Amino acid sequence: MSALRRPTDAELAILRVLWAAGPSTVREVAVEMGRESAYTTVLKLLQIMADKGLVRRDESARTHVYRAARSERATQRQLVRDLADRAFGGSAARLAMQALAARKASPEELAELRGWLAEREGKREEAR
Amino acid sequence: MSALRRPTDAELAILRVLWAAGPSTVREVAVEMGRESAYTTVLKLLQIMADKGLVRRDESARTHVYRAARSERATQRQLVRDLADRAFGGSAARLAMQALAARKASPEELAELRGWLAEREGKREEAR
DNA sequence: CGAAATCTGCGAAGACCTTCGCAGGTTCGA
DNA sequence: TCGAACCTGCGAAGGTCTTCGCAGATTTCG
Repeated sequence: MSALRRPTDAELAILRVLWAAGPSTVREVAVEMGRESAYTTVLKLLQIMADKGLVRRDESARTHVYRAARSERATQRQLVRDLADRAFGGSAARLAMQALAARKASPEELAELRGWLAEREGKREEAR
Repeated sequence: MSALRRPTDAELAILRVLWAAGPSTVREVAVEMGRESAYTTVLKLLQIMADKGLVRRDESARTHVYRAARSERATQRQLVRDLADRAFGGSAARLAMQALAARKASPEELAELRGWLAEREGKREEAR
């Protein structure tokens, strides 16, 4: 039973693997992460993450299978909200603008963003 | 001389004060942060931050004066880039969209964002 | 069968992070 | 003047994070 904290760097790296590959064994995750960290390191992390509730463990088979407890989407939101609070006075919009300024976005992404804003605009019109 | 790391939570809290108030003494920062942390805690943090290069220290007077070494803007960019890499596959645009989805933006902010995108569009036209 | 491979849990080391008390020196004010 | 107030540096405690070796149990395979 632990408070809601944001995942640490190492935890996030593991979550990324789980989101991409789906439920996985320790070995699968370890292999996917390359030879950067030893098998037991990944195991330990996953055990800790299970305690924290970041991942669920299926122990029905001898070789346990882990899966992310929260979706990538939800975790991203949490992280974004957290960063907005810590460094942008709580303003997600300012965070968004800094994000776009900080790194070039592809034309596709910009188009998607415009579409998103346009839709948003539409909803505001509707709401009148 | 230490590598470029992102500021920790406590460090960021102090940087926020320095950005808002400008160069300040330890006491000024401590007061501004309320009674949450003891004077010596703030002092220690500032000393560590000076070592790390996060703040500059003016020791000409007996009571030292600290100021942020990097602008709020630059730090925000760094943090955003870091988060994009760790949780958004490096895509700042996806981070931006999650940010807007994660927390309601004020109409003003949305307008500003649209303006920003429009300007961006203009530049792309120009570049042809 | 029996050695090799594989798995989990345990414990510990080392690197931060954050907190703060205390000591020793300087400045201020009654 | 001289005690109170204030300043900095020191060091240490307690927490988290990340790493990994080792032990013991189970499975695999030649």
